[in-house]
Amino acid sequence: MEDILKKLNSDQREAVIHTAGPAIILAGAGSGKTRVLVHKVLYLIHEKRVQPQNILMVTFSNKAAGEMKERIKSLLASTNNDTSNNPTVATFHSLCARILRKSGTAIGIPHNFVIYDKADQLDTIKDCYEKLELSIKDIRPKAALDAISSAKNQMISEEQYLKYAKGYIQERVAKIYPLYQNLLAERNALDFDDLLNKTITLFRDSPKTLEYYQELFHYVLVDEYQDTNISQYRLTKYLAGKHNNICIVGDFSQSIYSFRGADYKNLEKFKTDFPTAKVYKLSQNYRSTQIILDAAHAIISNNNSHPVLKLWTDNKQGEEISIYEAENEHKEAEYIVKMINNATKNNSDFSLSDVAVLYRMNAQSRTLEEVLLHFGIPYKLVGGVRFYDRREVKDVLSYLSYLSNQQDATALKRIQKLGKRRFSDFEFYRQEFNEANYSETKETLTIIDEVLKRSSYLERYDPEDSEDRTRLENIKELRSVAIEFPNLIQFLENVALVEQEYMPDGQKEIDDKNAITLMTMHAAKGLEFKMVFIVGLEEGVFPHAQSLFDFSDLEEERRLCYVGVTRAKEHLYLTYAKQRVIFGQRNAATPSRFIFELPTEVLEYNNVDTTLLNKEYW
DNA sequence: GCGCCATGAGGTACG
DNA sequence: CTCATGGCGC
Repeated sequence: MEDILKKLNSDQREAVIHTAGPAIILAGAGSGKTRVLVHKVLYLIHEKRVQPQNILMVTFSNKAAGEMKERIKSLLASTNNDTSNNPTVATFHSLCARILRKSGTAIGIPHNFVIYDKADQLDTIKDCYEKLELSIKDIRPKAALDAISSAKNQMISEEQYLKYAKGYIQERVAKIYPLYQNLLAERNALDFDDLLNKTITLFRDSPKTLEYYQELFHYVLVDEYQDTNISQYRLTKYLAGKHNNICIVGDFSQSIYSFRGADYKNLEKFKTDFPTAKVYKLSQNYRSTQIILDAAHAIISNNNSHPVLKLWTDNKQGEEISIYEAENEHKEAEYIVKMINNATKNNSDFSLSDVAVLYRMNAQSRTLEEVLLHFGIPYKLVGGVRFYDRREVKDVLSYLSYLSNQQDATALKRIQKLGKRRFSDFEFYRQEFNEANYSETKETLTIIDEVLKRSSYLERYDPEDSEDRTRLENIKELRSVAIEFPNLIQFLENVALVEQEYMPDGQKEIDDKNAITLMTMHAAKGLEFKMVFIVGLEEGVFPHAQSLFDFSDLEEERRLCYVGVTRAKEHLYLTYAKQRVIFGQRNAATPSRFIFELPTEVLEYNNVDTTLLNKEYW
C-alpha cells in the first residue's frame, strides 16, 4: 500500500487518505481524479479493512463505471487482495434500478417492471393524446415529453405541475403529465427519470428500506458531481445520511449538462448539508502542455458564476495554438486533412488514433466526413443511432418485454403493428409461455429464437437486400447479448440500462488504431488526444445561436470550450470559416468570442486576416 | 402492410 | 439542405 501511495502526488495522497466523514475533491481536467478514486477504494479496503461490498461508487456513464471497475480489480489483484468480493460500481440509474427491483414493492413497484426508453415514452405520450383528444399539431409529443422530463429532473410532481404550468405548452402538459404517469403505472413501466425519483420516494416512505441501504453502503463515492441534477443530489444525501462517509468529485469548469437538469451549484450546496466536509483540490495536470492549460484558463476565467481551478503542469511549455481562418467549411476540412498528413507523414510514433476533430453539433460532421473520405483518411464517428434504438432491435425487445410484463401496452401495441397474422401466431406462444412458466425455465436465447420462429419475424427481411441484411445482423448481435443474460428480466434490464454504441455498416471494419475520431465536444469529455482540432469557432455555431442571449447559457458554452481545449495533450488547432452553409443557407460568419478571449502570445495565426480578429472591426 | 409524398423542424445527450 | 414522421392511397 505504501508503494501505491507513493505513486500519488501530495494533493492526491491527502485526498485518498481522508476516509472518515464528508469530502469534496475539486479535480481539474487531467489531474488524475480517476486515479484518486480508485486508490481511495483500494485504501479503504486495504488499510481501513472495509468490506468491498460496503463501498459504493457512483458514476454517470456505463463506460466510466466499467473503467473504474476494471482499474479497481487490477489494483486489488496487484496488492494480493481477495478479488472475489468487489465494491459496487454503478451508474445512478443502474443502482436505482437494482434497488427498485429488489425493494420497490414497498411502494407498489412490482419486481418485473420494465424500463421505458425515449421511443416507449413517446408512444405512451401519444396514447395520452388519444385519450385527451389532443392533436399532435397542437403541441408536438416530443415537446410534451421534454417538458415532462424536465419537470421530473427538477422533481416537480404531476400534482405540483398544475400550479407550476405557465403558458400554452405547459398548460397542456399539465393535463398530459398525470395521465402519462397513470399509463406508466398501469403498464408496470418506469422511465429513466422515474428510476431516480421513485427510489427517492422509496427512501422517503420506507425508513426500513432506507436504513438497509445506508447500512449496506458505509462509504459512498460520487464522480462528476457538477453534473448531478436534484434527484441525484438527493439520492446521495439519502445514501450517505447515516455514516456520513461520502466523497464527491467534480469540477465546476466542466459542467456541460445543464440542459438536462444538471446543476453545478450542487457542488457547493453539498457543504450546507455536510458542513464538516473537507475540500481537496487537485490542480496539477498530467495531460497537456502549459500553453494549452494557459489557453484553457484564459477562456474559463471569463466565467464569473463559479470558482475556477488554475491548473499547472510539469509538462513542457509546448507549441503555440494554431488559429486558422478558412473561406468556408470545405476549406476548413481540407486544412485539417493537410495538418493531419503533415503530422503523420514523417512521424512514426504519431498515429491517426492520436487525432480528434471536435465540433459543437452533429450536423457539422457531414462536410468533415465528405472531405476525409475524399482524401482517404479513415475516421470513426462517435454518436448517431444507438443499437437499441434500431427498429428491428426494438421490435424483438418488445416481444420479450411483453412476455415478461404483460401489462406493457406499449410493447403490445408495437408488436400488433407488425402484422395481424404474426401477432396471432405469437399469441399462441405467449399462452404456452405463461402456462409453462418459461420466464423461469427457459433461457433468454431460447426464448428469442422461439419468438422469432413462431412470429415469423425474420421473414420481414430480405437477405438479398443490404439494408435488411444489416437488420438481420443486428438481431444476431442481440442474440449474442442474450447469451450473457440467460435470465429474461436481467436481460431486459441490461439492454435498457446499457446503451450499446452502434457501429454503422462501413465502420465495423475500421481499425481503431488507424483512424481519427470525429465527435461533439460533449462526447469528448473525459477523453484525451495528442492532437485536437476544434472546428466551427464562429458566433452562432460555437457559442451556439440559441445561447447567445442568455448569460448562463453562454457560460455553459464557455465551459464546453474549456472541456474541448483541455482534451489536447500536445497540439491544438482552432479553426473558423468566414462563410458556412447551415440548413442549406450560406451565411457569413464572425469568429467566435472564445478566440478573442485567448492571449495572443499563445497563438499562431495561419491564413488569418487579422483585421477580422480586431474586436473593433465588428 | 407498405411505399410514397408532404410537412416541418433542425443543440448538446447520459441512463 | 436533410432527416424523421405522419397521412393517405393502393
